[in-house]
Amino acid sequence: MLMHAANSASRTARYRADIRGASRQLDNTTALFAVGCWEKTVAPNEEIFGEGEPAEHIYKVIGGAVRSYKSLADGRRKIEAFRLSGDVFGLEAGARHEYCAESIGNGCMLVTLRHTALRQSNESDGWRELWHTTMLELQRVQRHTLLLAKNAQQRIACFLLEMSRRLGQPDAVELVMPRQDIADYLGLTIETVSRTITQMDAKGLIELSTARHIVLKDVAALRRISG
Amino acid sequence: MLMHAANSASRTARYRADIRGASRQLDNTTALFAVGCWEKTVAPNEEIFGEGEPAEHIYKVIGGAVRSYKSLADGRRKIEAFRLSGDVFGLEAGARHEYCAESIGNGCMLVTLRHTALRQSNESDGWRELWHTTMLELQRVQRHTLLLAKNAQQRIACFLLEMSRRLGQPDAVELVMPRQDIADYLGLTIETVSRTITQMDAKGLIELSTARHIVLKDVAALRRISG
DNA sequence: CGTTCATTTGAAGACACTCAACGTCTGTGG
DNA sequence: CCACAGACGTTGAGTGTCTTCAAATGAACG
Repeated sequence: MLMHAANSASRTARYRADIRGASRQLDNTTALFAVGCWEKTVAPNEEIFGEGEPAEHIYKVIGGAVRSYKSLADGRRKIEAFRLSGDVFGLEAGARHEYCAESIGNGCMLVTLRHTALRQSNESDGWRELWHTTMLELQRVQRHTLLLAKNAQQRIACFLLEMSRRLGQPDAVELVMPRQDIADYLGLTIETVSRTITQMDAKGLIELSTARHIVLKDVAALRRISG
Repeated sequence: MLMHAANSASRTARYRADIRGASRQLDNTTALFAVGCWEKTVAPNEEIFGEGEPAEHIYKVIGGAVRSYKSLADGRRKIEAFRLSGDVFGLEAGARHEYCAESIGNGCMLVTLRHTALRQSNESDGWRELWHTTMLELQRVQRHTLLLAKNAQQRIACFLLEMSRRLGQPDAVELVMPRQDIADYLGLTIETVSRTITQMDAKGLIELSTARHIVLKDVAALRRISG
């Protein structure tokens, strides 16, 4: 079907990313990124790594957002996760990335750490933290699987509440991603996403000041709907 | 809607399981279950642990099968996984089980290990193995999420191929679970599961010698369909 | 302004669901 | 031996939600 412009564009732009500092000490909550990190600014819709590429680094988002997705056989795209500020991604069981990662809008900034830095570690604390990070990721994917058992309205409500929570805005959401990304994340079509959001606006649950800026006017009702 | 008979039955039968041996050395591929294990026989449709219960043990299936599920707000049930011989389950990020676990048919046997045995460990190898186990589980859930993006026929095809592979039978499947379990696992209704299987039989892709014993007559076509 | 991309809206159709009935198998008890 | 109950599975008809295809509108930018 339709190829995503962002995808093909990023192929040509890969790894033009500007590496700004080496071994720079950063203020991180996790010990994982305490030392030996690189900071990196990524252009909009640039591929960070591709599906099937060797998994050599893990990343932490410190600005902007990243989408992690897989291209399906029928040409559709399944977005597995949106990575926002503070999120860590890129860790794999095998030697290669199962999913592709791309920056979304402007101002995407990452901290990069080589995988080998982890594997060489002999400390049980490091592995334990790694395990816990992975368990939380597992929980997230499980919750996302539950979301896919719901109907369109419930999925959108869940999505808005999730974004509101993760962005730290109690009753507003500044969406960094286009409707197509939301659709591919929620397993819906772009038309259904648009229609459902419009309906929620009509019902007074939300208000669209712009297409990307949504005010949550009735969080309690959204929670009720979200199932 | 309709409550699952298995569910209510198991509530009364909880932990009547017969504990057959303490600290018994078992032939396991993973170091996790090397020492300090208990072997346990579980009656059909018996609850092994419930949603929200304290997560005190991890389990390894050594016979029969287990379903791991969550009851949804609207009364439906989402089966997260079928655990077959060799599978490990029950590990949690938090202190409580996110999903419930129940034996499926006759002959369900488990090996039980206390969580504390893991947490006390100071060896990085143990944590590393735990991490790897969790990463593989994450991969499985991610694949299951992709499955939910497909249509009914593709889901059934995937399911049959998955079971064939996991049961080690190249071109036949002995289903241990009822249609309702398959439906709740694939996010379909029992009617759709039944109809789709019937259609596949009519097309010559499979053959139903009994409802539970399915011969895969055209694995290549099933793979093609499965997307 | 004209171009391009993102979003919205409309109309028609497909796929899976709902509701309902029927069939099959197994064990139980008269 | 047969009748019955109960769990499981199949089949049919009608409906609804979401998709598909198509076009219009809106926003951003030279």
